[in-house]
Formats: sequence, C-alpha cells, structure tokens
Amino acid sequence: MTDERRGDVASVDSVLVALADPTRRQLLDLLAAQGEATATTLAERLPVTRQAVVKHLAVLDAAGLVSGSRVGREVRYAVRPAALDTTARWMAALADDWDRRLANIKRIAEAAERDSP
Amino acid sequence: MTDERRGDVASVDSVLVALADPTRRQLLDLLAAQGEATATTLAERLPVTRQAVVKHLAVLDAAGLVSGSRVGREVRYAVRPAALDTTARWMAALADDWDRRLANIKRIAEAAERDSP
DNA sequence: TGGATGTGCAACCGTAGGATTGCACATCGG
DNA sequence: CCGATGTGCAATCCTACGGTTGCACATCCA
Repeated sequence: MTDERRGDVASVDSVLVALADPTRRQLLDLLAAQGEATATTLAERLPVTRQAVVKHLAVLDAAGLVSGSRVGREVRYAVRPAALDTTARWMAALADDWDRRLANIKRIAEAAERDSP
Repeated sequence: MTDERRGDVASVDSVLVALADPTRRQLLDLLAAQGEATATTLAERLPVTRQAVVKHLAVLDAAGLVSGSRVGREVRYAVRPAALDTTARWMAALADDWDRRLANIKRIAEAAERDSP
C-alpha cells in the first residue's frame, strides 16, 4: 500500500530543483502576473543579467514549468500549471502517507502500553 | 485577490531547498518507513557516510521536516508531516492561481478576437 | 541598406553545498 | 573499570551552479 503515485519521479525531481531557487520563483511570479514576457523584459525587473534569466528559464522549461514560443525575433515565455499541479499532488499524497504512518505507530504504541502497564 | 497565502515564505523556501536533494528525499522515505531511526542506522542503508547523513538531517530539521530526540547516547529522528503539508498547500494554491490567470488571459484573447476578425 | 534591438553561444569566475576523513567526547554493557 | 558503540566538531576536497562578460547572429524598421 505504498506506491499508487509513481507519476514521473524524474519530473517531480526537476520541479523541486527548479523551485528551490528564489530567483526562479520570482521569475515564475513575474510570468504569472504578466502572462507572457521575454527574457530581456524579465531581466529588467530583476537584479540579474539577461543571460542569468535565460539560464533560469531553461531550467524552468526543462521542468515543464514554463514554455517559450518564438514570435519574430523574440521568445515569449509563459507559465505552465500542469507540472506544478502534479508536484503539488505528489507532495500532498506524501504528507498523507506520513500522517497515516504516524497514526499507525501511535496506535501500536498505545496497544503495547495497554499490554504492559 | 493575489495573496491569501503568506504562510511563512521562509519555511516554504527551506522545505523546497530540503526536498530538492535526492539523498534527502531518500532519507525521508526511510524515516517514514521505519518510524524512527538514528543517523548511524540510516547511513548503513545509504551509499554515504554517517556524517553526510547528519548534515542532511540537520537541513531537514531546519526545514521542520524531521525532528530528533535524544535517547541515551543515540538520537532518534522521525518524520514531521506539518511542514510538508504546508508546502503542499502553498503549491496547490499557486497552481490554482496560474490556472485562473491563464483562463483569464484566454478569455481576454477571445474577446479581442471577437472584436477584430 | 544599415543601425537598433533581441537571441544564442561560449568561456570564465566564485562560492555554496554535498561528501569525506580524523579525532575527541559521551554513554552503554560486561 | 574498560572496551565497544554512537555523537559531535572541524578541516578539507571537489563539483555544480548562479552569475557575468564578450561577441556573433538574426530580425525589425526607418
């Protein structure tokens, strides 16, 4: 009864790694707020270079959290809820799992105490 | 209508950072499976030193994901669902936020298309 | 056509973090 | 009491990663 979730462990990993960086989270905030934006535009609103932003966007893209589409000479990035949602569900399931295990341990402990007072 | 969640951004950050490492996740798996374990015991089941495990446990402890209690000469660690649950909810709320924004953008785009065919 | 403007690529730098080793200190059990 | 077992602390090593700089290439527009 341990593993009903095995929905792409690799993707969960990449999402967690992507979200672990504060600049990347800020980037996601900006994208969610603006709908679409280019690396150059985003860099103007952050204390880092465009190149740094480009690298971060690459990581976020690899994690499926954003996706970019070319429009003329610029690349517009937008947020992608699916991967985030998957990871959120993964975490929630994990939290539930822990809760159940702890409850079970508590039950066993009480039973043992009942037997040897 | 943007910020009903502001439940300790710092703690969410530390949880994400903690979960971003695969060894740390494995450690959490082992702890959840065993209920309680010491750094020495955990190290036997992982391809790393006890010291490495100790450091990882320190990170997990700082994130509130585990907690250790001294019993004689050993320190037993156990899993803590609360912090994980908080972060799971944070992520779910964020995913919902993105979904709403994207739906809104789509709505606006369709309205604009309706006006200029 | 030519100068803005925006991307892409590559080299480089500094530091944080994952991991190891070695040893000192506490605690248990015979 | 003494050896075995378990923790704690500190120094060290190495790589990955966030960040920068510099330049070449593509695209727009006047």
